Amino acid sequence: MKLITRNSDYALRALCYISKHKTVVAVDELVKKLGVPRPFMRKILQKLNKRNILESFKGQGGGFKLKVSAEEISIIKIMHIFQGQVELNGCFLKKAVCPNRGKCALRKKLRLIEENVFKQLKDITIASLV
Amino acid sequence: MKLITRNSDYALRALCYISKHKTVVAVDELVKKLGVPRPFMRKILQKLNKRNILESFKGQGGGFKLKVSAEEISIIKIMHIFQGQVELNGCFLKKAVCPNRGKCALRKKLRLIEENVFKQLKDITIASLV
DNA sequence: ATTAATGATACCATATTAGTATCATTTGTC
DNA sequence: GACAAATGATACTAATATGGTATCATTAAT
Repeated sequence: MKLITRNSDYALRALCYISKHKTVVAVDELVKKLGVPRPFMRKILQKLNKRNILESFKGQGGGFKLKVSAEEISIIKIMHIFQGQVELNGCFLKKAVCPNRGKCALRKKLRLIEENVFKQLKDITIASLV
Repeated sequence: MKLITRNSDYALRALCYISKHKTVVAVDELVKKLGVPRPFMRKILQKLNKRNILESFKGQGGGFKLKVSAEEISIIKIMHIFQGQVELNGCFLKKAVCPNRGKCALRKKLRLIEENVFKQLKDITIASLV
């Protein structure tokens, strides 16, 4: 069981690499450095481009560079892009059974942990990793 | 993306219920109270029995009761039983690419968060939920 | 003997994650 | 302009984990 998927992990590492190199970085270079399958890496970068984290350049000499500053890119932002809504635990019980969501001791405690984790994941940025 | 699966969630709620009722509790009662599919609930309870969290009684009037005290049953223990090793993030990169696991900034930071979460999940027990 | 319970085990369905394949489009270089 | 080198878009496939079902065996109270 993992909180962070490969998608997000690879994305973070790619972003770190790109962030270090001021020039435009092509997929091939990232693939060589990170050892990630090329088509998979491409897909990830395209998504980051669509979400305005990266800027892309087509044609010869093309590739990707950061579109926003490394300080603005947090782990949680990347996780949201690749994993959607992240949560420790939704209530699995039907409302009929568990009508008092507000009172549920389990949920309450998990919520606290969750908030804490999110805060920390928000504070870790590409800038802080490079 | 969930940190806690239904398995674990149902198990926790079942344990809470059983903990409150000092008598032996049968599957049917739990199923009615929690609205969980019967065969699924059975499977969960059987596993808890195998792992010595519950004690089972066969035959008419049989069912389950706690085998250890509610204070000893933490969320993390249940998660381990149903979800195996829980971790925020293993290193997805091959060793050849990322030989310096000790130095990896990403892993280091995640490890810290992880330890924190585990500590908290260890402190929440069935006793503290009931 | 019957019935009401759990034990064990094998199987199936669905969703998510991870990855592949293909063709279209853009752009720099000759 | 032709060509090559890059990304854009999209659809498909494979593997894994999760969430169950189904069935028969075993035990124990009545």
